[in-house]
Amino acid sequence: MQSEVVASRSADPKGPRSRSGGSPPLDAVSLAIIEQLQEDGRRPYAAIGKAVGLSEAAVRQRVQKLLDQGVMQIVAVTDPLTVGFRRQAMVGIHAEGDLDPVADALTAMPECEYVVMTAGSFDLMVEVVCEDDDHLLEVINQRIRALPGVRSTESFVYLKLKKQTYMWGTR
Amino acid sequence: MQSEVVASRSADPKGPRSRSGGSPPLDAVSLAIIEQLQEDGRRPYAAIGKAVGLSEAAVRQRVQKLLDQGVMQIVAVTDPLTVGFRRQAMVGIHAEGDLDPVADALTAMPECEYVVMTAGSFDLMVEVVCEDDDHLLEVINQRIRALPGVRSTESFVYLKLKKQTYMWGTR
DNA sequence: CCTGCACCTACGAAATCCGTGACGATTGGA
DNA sequence: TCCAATCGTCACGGATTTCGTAGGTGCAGG
Repeated sequence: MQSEVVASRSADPKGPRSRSGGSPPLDAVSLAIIEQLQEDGRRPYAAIGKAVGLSEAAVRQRVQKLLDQGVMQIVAVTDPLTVGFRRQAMVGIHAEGDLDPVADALTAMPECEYVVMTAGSFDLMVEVVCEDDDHLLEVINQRIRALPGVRSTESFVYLKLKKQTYMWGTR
Repeated sequence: MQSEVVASRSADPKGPRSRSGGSPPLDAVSLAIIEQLQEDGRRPYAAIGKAVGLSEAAVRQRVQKLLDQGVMQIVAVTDPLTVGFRRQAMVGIHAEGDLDPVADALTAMPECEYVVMTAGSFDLMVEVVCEDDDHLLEVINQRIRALPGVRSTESFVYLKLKKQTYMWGTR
């Protein structure tokens, strides 16, 4: 009964400029569904439906589509320390030539959890997750710095992780 | 029927050096459960049980404990671009005095998704997620640089995110 | 020896998931 | 204007899963 999120479709015939990358057909209802699943990835479809004003089946189909499209994924995230990875670092990389092959090589390393091309004094930034100091040293000194195109690196070893959320859209 | 992960308890009376930070050991079976949920956070308990060699109820109780202890959480993660956040940056911060209050202030900002204290030429590193350039500029120039204790900052605007996984333990 | 504790299994009831068919609204073209 | 195609939603029943609870076992401490 409780309306609230009515008129979601008719309210927005064309979307507010779809000039973005390529796939932003995300209406307010889907956003609300994502917020629900960011609070609890296992929340039942019926409960989500009640919260966003949709039937269970509708929620289920939307969630399935969001997953298929790769817009979101539902996963377990863990505290690296508790699973045995005691050394982490952010590594800034200065490179020369085409950055793509370098980035691809970094992406292929399982220890690199996060690879991003940046503007600024670094060309690439990589988050490295390792078991101990020896492991970290090996990854940075033997593997990353050995890549062709890598000119130099600068490491920032993590002392304390203060915040880590996954709440885009939940603002 | 298929054994495989038998004798999980008796096999390891003390663990291979539990000199870790302080959290509990986390045995091989829980690790395997986490791996299953990292592939699909909604996988049914029975399916997980079959994969790791436990009953449905046992898996359910272990998962519940892992969630309660904060060892892991099951959440939806999204591609920031698709949800309308088009500018991201890593910000390195030079600070003076006690770092904790600075880190706490950063943590309180919803735009800061990731806050970590580091060793190296930066004292703190922060990942900022914003809607557009104006938003990013405001957060960095007006909010972060205005914090007491912040001496200077350096920004690395994201050009292309190449990799982002949540696969600790799945190596 | 026995008590307490942590962990696992077993099992029935309730809730959830999933496939399917139908209905209403919107779109594009004759 | 009208018609057909498409998309999103709802309704519903059966299979599956979840959930609470009761009972059994191995281990450490008294």
